[in-house]
Amino acid sequence: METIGQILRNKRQELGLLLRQVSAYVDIDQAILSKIERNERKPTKEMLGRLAEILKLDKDELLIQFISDKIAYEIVNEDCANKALKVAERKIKYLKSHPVKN
Amino acid sequence: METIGQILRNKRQELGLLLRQVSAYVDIDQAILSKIERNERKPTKEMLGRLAEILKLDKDELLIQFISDKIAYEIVNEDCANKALKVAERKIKYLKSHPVKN
DNA sequence: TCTATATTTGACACATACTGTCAAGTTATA
DNA sequence: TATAACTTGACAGTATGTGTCAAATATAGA
Repeated sequence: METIGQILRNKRQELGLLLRQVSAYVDIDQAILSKIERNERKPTKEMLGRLAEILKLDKDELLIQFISDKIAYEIVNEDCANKALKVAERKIKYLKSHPVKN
Repeated sequence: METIGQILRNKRQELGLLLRQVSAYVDIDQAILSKIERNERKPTKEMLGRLAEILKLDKDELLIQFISDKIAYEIVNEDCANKALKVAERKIKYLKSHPVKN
């Protein structure tokens, strides 16, 4: 099971790219990219988009990995994690079918 | 579909309790409780436990509502919310069966 | 209405967490 | 051992969340 950091690092190395090169393309400090690849920092959505581009990864798939990572990390220590996920699923379905008026 | 705030408020009113009374028991400012009930602030786990006690709610069930609320709110705007939930579920299963060494 | 009580709101100071930048440190490779 | 690649930690700035409080508003009863 790969974390988002591992996905990014693996693909970067596969493509033979350096931190320096990728971070320049994404327009971030290479220290940040290094930390992202080791899951020490979280990328923003903008970063994810650019990373997907240069690393030839599917943007949507990467976003899914990102979000699921965040959720998993957030609640993995809860005994009720799985039940909570199920309820969250229902809530999201409900919310999407009952848009909030502003 | 009830939010955690609604659950708390409904039960409090059912029991005929005042914000003042419940907040005293939970040992928080009543302004905070008021905001929690309107989902303007999030309770801590300690608060949840005390709230469950005085409101005669199931502690675990309340925690599930709390966590699922947080997740749902976090990702409801993502197109890939459901897919991300599924992946998160797999990740959690994996993480739970492969404990990290410290 | 007037009054008391219940609730809501917003401002505040404080704490906590996250941001990008940078330089110095470490690791890896030739 | 020299060079390039990567990692680490400190830093200031910013954002976000916290509880406290008093004033504003809403609600209910006489």
